Amino acid sequence: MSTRESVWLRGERPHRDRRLTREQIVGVTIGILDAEGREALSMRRVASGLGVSPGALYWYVTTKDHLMELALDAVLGEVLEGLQGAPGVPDWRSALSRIAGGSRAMFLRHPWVLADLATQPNLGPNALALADAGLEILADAGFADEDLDAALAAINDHVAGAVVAENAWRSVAARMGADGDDWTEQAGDYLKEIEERHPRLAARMAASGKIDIDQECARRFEFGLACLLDGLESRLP
Amino acid sequence: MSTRESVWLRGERPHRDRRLTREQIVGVTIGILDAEGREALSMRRVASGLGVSPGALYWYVTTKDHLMELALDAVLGEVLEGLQGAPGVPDWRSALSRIAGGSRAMFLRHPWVLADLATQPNLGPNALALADAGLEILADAGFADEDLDAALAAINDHVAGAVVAENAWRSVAARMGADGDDWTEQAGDYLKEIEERHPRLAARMAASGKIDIDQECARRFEFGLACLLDGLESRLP
DNA sequence: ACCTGAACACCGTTCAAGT
DNA sequence: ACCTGAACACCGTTCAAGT
Repeated sequence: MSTRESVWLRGERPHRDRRLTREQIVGVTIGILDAEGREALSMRRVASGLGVSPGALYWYVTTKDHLMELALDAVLGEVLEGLQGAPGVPDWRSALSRIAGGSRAMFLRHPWVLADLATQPNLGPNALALADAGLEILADAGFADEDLDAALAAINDHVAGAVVAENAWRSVAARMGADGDDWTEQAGDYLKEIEERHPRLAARMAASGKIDIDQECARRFEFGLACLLDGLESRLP
Repeated sequence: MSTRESVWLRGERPHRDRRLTREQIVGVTIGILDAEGREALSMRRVASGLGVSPGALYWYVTTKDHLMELALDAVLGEVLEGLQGAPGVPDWRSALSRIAGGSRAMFLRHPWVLADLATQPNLGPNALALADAGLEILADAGFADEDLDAALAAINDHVAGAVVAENAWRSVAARMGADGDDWTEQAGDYLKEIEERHPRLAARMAASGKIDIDQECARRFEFGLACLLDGLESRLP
């Protein structure tokens, strides 16, 4: 209970006649998370997806939290894979942009990851490899010591934060679109109130209603990233 | 189920002989979340904290999610309060820094808020007021239209991201410190592996072990924020 | 070694029935 | 109008017992 140790500190067990693999289990876990979201995930659901009784999972995985850690690291692996085949890149700015872009795409594919990252620290092998890749680029660029950590952290923060905002925007927009009149009727009063109290904010909200979300989110992401990279560049020793 | 509407679209009910208030309920909710974390929060726990049966809560609040929305907006209000009494500030950079710093402090007081923000969009009155305050500063500084949104988003992202990273660091450090030998024994093999595969990363981890976390996290936060503000400033029309 | 089935101690939410 | 008590349909996790 109090000592919540990580999956990565325990090896996988020896085996003889297993029907299941951790890989399989993690696979259907990710499938459920992607398709139905975090709330829909339960051990019982995973088990039934594998045609097995709930208790069986505990032979492969000590806890639901551990399973989540495994799922999280698996999707971080996707970012690394995307980096593998890609051609070399001239400068550190575009090298970092590529990692950031790949991470953003992954977060958009697996929205549940973000809440997970906010909940528990993440020390899986893919997470470490990804961090190391970022450090390499920044170290080659000339950053060292604490500035190295701070620079990488700043970029990671922006990526995660931008996707959180994007998802929030999307879900609100979906809600407005889906049940149309029904929604605006209920929300009408509240929107009126916003207009009175915060005309500036209301104007921005109204403006963003007429915009292509995909495009604007991508633009915002690049905008913030460029600001950050500019600031970093001017701090190079 | 599918249509998850927000608390803010429904008013509070009329009343006659209530024993409870939303305020009280939200109060003990925040208390539990602060003291024992998100997992420990249950309707039954809140009810018993108020000396009332679980079902009674549903007279005041339609759902646990709604209660969380209320709690979230309540703590966002703390940031606004912190802004009220403060003296005027010369430039837009320090005005924004003050909001960012206040938000960071709030996130550190209530770590559960971060996972919540990542999960559901947040349209409470305090959230809106806070956003408007940020917009005002940036608009006065000279930003407009989409750049205005993007600039505010970039700053918010940094604040949230930085605190997530800080919490992660803290929890790992606490784990290492608490059960000392027990932990390092288990983690030893894994750390060895990291050293082999990612020497650069291992070096950074080792270095950060000797550092004062509070101080370094504050430094990192300011570093990223300064980068961002520099980048923004150079993009002023 | 691996899996089933049943159980334990919890959940959120509903709803009759009381006051 | 407000609250209780009991119930429903779920959880995660454990563990004897089977193979």
